[in-house]
Amino acid sequence: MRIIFHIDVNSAFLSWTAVKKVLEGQPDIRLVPSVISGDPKDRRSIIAAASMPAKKLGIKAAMPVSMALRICPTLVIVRGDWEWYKRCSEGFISICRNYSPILQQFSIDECFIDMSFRCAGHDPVEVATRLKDEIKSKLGFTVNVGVGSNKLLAKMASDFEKPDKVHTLWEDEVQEKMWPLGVRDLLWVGKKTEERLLDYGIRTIGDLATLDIGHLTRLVGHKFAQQLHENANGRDDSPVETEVAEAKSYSAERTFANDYTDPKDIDRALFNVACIVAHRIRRDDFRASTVSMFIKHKDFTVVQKQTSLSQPTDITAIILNEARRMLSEIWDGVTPIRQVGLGVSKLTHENYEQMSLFEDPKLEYYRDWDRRFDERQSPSGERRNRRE
DNA sequence: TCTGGGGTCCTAGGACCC
DNA sequence: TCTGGGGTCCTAGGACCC
Repeated sequence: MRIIFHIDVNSAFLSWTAVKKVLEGQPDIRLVPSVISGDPKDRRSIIAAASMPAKKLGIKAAMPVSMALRICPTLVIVRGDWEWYKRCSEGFISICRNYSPILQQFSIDECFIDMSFRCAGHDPVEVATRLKDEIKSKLGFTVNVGVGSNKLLAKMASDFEKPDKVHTLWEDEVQEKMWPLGVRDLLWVGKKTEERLLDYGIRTIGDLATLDIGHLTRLVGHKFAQQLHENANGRDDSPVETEVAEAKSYSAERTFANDYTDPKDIDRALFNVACIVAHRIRRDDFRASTVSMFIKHKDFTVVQKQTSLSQPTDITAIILNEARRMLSEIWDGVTPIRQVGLGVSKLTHENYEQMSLFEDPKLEYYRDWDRRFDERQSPSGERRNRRE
């Protein structure tokens, strides 16, 4: 039998900011109602993480800051610090890796480790408790560790009572610990799926687990039905993936402080996101064959458009021009726009160019422009050229 | 209360080819 | 003149995750 741990940092961004502030001699924001958000002055920013006292007041992640302030006018709002978070993440990941090299980072604040061999002859709960305590004493923040015989069960277990806890969810505990939970608590069941299931009287994970698969297929489609049915029964044979998968797409988006109608403003935003996305693919040595863009209206409806290029590119101007062309096809130039986004996909590392492109005199100019942009963006990019 | 930003995967329909 | 079925690629849209 496999033994999998899922390690989940409690209120990660908030804990990590708190650690930094405590190191700097400032009060511990974990002890008061506090949240991490984007730009606190931006009335459209939302909450990325909330402290336990804030959660007790009903404030939670993804809630607009303006709403949280109405609940708690004295709420402490701190802007996130991405560079610091990356360091905290590396710190806890490296401790976990000491427990098992078979590690899959699931997000910045979560990972799975396969402990099947390392736990042989030991009590998994004791080992998990040691891991949790080591992270707390060395790094100053708490985690939950879920222990189970597969990734799904470990992840479900880490979501039980928080913070600073170890929970098990073995296959023979599924009926007792998992089946009474609401369907929404099952991984991959979001708001829409929950609504659909509730419409048919499927309330708990146990209901899902014992449901006729044909019935479930009619509700959510074949593939999803299979997965939900397996997971609701606690089954999951997916391995702990140690390889970091290559990105399949890159995107960037901008939400305006006020809904915009001025084409110049929209174009400036499109230009900005195009620069960011193109820079990222060049940094990672990709070229993209598909460019997509979208606009979001005030009522949150999204219109999106995508197009295939005749050959892959990493040139900002080419990507931007495709996006501009698509924008003109989906926007009348008048309707207010809340958000604009641009993405690239169908990525390749291949680097061949057809003669016709070489003949384009603008191309060298575009490349040169991109090169200068990249130099300004990432000082670390200089390292690659230091021998020159 | 009024909703960020960055990803992955799936489905469905149409075009086109054989 | 009107008809088949399979395969692949593309696009749009929707769901989920953190």
